[in-house]
Amino acid sequence: MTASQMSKEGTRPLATLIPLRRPPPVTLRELVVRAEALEGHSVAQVARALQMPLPAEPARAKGFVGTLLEHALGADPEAADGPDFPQLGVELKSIPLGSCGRPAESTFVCSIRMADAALESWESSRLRRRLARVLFVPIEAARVRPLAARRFGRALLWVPPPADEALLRADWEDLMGAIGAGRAGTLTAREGCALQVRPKASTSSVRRLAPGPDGPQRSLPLGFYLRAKFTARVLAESRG
DNA sequence: TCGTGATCATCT
DNA sequence: AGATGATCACGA
Repeated sequence: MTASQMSKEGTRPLATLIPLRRPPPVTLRELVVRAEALEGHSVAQVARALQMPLPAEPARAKGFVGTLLEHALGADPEAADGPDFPQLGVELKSIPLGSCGRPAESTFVCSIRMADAALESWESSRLRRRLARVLFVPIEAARVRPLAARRFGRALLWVPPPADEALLRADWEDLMGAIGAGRAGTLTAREGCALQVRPKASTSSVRRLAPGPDGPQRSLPLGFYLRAKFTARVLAESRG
């Protein structure tokens, strides 16, 4: 903020207002009740209640719904490496639905720390901890309706059942094993059943240090994503 | 600059 | 349509 803006009252731009944020939920039940209360409400309604300006262009709105949900549900803004709700051990994920009501996109889980690939175990992995408890909040008709008009669906708290954890573990061990062995450059998004590995960077020219076939090299940063087919099954099973 | 929030743009 | 690789915004 400039000195001239500081000198007068009432001249602070709207964009500098701190958006409202709910206090953190104390219990799991409280969090789920809050999330379920969003059902049927539009992005515009929730954004207005939180005094969050809507992004103008769709391409500039990536991540907006996720941030909106964080504020609406009282996620910890300091949660960097940990879950969104540290006290409850819950990760928050918005799920964009297509016109058929099924997930239209993969879901980002976490970036991949290339240097640690050969050292990390499933039990201690960031991915496993992230997915230990997930609150999925569907958003209807993403990419079909304007951002403001999209409505939230019924939230679902998901704890991976043993069968799903086994799937995730098998994928994780395959994919991380390949990366740890220096084969990250040969991985594509086609590998993995429930998980997939995809680029995670500002542009495709970004390079980070990673293990390679002949020692450390610079390579495109990667992240783990849940396949849309996997989250579709998870959501479908919750209805049944 | 990096990690988290994801969705976009394009190809099949 | 669905999946893949690329991209945009923001906070610490």
